[in-house]
Amino acid sequence: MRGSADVTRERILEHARAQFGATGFERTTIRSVAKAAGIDPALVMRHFGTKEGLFAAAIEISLELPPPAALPIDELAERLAEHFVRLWDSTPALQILLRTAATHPLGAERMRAVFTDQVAPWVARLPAGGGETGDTGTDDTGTGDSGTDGSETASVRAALVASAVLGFALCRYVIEIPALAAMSPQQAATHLGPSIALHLH
Amino acid sequence: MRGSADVTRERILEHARAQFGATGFERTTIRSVAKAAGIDPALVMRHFGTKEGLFAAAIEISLELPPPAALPIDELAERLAEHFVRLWDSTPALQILLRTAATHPLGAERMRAVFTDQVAPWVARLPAGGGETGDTGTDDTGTGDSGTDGSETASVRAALVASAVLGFALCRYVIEIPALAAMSPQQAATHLGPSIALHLH
DNA sequence: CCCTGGAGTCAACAGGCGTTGACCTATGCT
DNA sequence: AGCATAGGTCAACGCCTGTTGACTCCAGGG
Repeated sequence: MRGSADVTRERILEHARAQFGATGFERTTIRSVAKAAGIDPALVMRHFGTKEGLFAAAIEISLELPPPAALPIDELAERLAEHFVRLWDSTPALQILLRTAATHPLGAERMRAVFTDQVAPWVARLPAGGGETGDTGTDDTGTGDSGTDGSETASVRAALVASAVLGFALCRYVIEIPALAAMSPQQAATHLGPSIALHLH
Repeated sequence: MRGSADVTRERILEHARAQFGATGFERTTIRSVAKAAGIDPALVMRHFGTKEGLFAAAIEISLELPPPAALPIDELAERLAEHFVRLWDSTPALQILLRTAATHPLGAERMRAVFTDQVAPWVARLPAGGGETGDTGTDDTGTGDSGTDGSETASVRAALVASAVLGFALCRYVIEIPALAAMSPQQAATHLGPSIALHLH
């Protein structure tokens, strides 16, 4: 029984992810997670210190974005859509993140982090469609230039891609609008693809 | 002091909306709303019966969609985008709805209701871009036909429009991705427009 | 064989929550 | 003037929460 701590820790995390994802931060209680894992609530505290610690551990996540291949943009977008749908169907942590980003400051912050660390750089590495000057740095505020369409700052394009993906996920997995929730993964990807492509152009 | 109940009721609702919108359902307490309104918690119960009653009253909402004018679709989408941005900037109830749709069953249900009662019929009334047969009835499940692009069921197109709008709102108002949150209303509408147009075509 | 220390339990705490029912107060009708 | 009543307060209830510290148990090294 000496090295069993890690096993228990992992089992706690597993149930915590399930509950955070299903009901959000507030409605998930240390006690309910402990009961689901078949242990004492105090043990959860021993492992993660605090409820927020457990939460933080539960939403460690990687989007595993494929390296931006040299494909036509439409095809690239379709691949990306397939990737996201597959990931979303198989990764509870993503639903946790989406649910808690809406209500808990920590969730929103983590979601921003995933965006700035993973999505934004990926889009920035892409050849700009319009004819952008390529400034992708720590430029946060909208830089005055409000082109009617087409060429945009990389960070803006990245944010729009994120909004397309998150909006789709929100409607399909969280709000569960019937028309979207009932789709097969392939259908879903087919419908999400063009939305992504629009903002990569 | 005889007819002051309505005034008080309205003040309660005002503060309730602010708090639900800022922190979601769980973190908003009857006590904190009462304190903000300068009254006793018990009075809130007298007016709304229960916390869920207060919540339900706080998210009565109308999108006030303009009648679908006979405009080119791109222009129509742009108008719609402006309308949504303006509405979102001025209506706390919308933020409440978005925040709570992610965590509370009642919120999700209400969001679905707003969608089916207001967005879906509006889109259905539009002339289909592709060459649709015009079945706009209570057809919920994806009806097998998975065209690669273009012509789609009205309910699917409506759902995609909703996902575009909600995704944008989520990133701009809730997660507050800097590139989107910093935009002026006009800029925001300019960027949201094409996403809507894509799904109306 | 004892004894150290990690793994886990137990009971309790302090505080916040939604909700309730008894109570007060002042207004407007008769 | 007197009373019914709407509008509002007060103190308390039972419950659930995150968190804590003392306690038990047992594997393994000396």
